Amino acid sequence: MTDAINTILKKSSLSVTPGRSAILQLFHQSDGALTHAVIEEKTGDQFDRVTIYRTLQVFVEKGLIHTIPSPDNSILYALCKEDCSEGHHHDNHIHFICDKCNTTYCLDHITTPYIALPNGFKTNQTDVLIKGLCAQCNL
Amino acid sequence: MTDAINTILKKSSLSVTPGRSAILQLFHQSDGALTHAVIEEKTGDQFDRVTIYRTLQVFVEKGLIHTIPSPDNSILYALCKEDCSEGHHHDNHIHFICDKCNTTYCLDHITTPYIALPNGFKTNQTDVLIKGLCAQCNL
DNA sequence: ACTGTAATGCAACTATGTTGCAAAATTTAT
DNA sequence: ATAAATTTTGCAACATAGTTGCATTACAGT
Ligand SMILES: [Mn+2]
Ligand SMILES: [Mn+2]
Ligand SMILES: [Zn+2]
Ligand SMILES: [Zn+2]
Repeated sequence: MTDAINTILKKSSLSVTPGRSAILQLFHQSDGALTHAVIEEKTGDQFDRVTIYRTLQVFVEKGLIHTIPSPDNSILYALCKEDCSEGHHHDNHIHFICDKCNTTYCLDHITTPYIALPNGFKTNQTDVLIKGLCAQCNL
Repeated sequence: MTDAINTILKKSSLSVTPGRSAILQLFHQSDGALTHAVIEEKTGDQFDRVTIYRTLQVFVEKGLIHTIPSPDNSILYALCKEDCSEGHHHDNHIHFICDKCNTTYCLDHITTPYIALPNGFKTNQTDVLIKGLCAQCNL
């Protein structure tokens, strides 16, 4: 399993280090999005804050993860499941944040809708963020 | 004009102070959304940072302004043009951020679309954020 | 004008994120 | 396998954003 993770790193021409392996594995193990703080905690504080910041940055640049605009003003990161590559993200799916358990899901199969804008406005990117109750919390 | 502003404050049962008047007037004068930093600058640094934070908080609580989730991780505030009141916001419009001039617009007449979610998921609130070029910058 | 209440300013603190640089680890070449 | 070249890491220092407690000041109702 760690081998698969390291293969991904090498495919993105990133050197394999304990920090990068652990963080990428963490993303593959969790179904929701992660914040810097959660990553720091779940890796048992073995890595420096700065290392985690830089790892997340490089993962975004390489198209391994993408950021999610959140209402509570802390950056969320999630795996790119589509064919994103270096400098080219294609994450046009919507995001869902559960009000109860606070998990953020990438709803990969629901694409962002087309929205007509007033005259003169040009759309580059559409982000949809839905808050509510997830399937687990809505029982 | 300052009278109109103060009337709004009194209607929300807020005491009228120089800071609140100035900040609320600033919102009524600008067509886009404002950040804490911009407010601090545009009021000529006459008010303490903390006062501005607390003023924005109380304006949100009273339904005078609403926050906008932004991708660059700084809270944006904009006037509520609808019938929002204390503890009850009804801002179901979409937001637009210009990539060039960085202005954030409330597109009040464009309501958020209905989006079908997977089984079990329940929508409480939908936020749509579109990035692109505004009418001024798209010439 | 007086008085009770609410808002302000200041200081201190927490949280989040960035940058420079030397030491350590990884990769590549020998 | 060893060594050189390149990257990555950790530390310190810094920057920005936001919060809290408390004494002082301003406001609103009488
Ligand atoms: Mn996503
Ligand atoms: Mn708005
Ligand atoms: Zn949930
Ligand atoms: Zn513009």
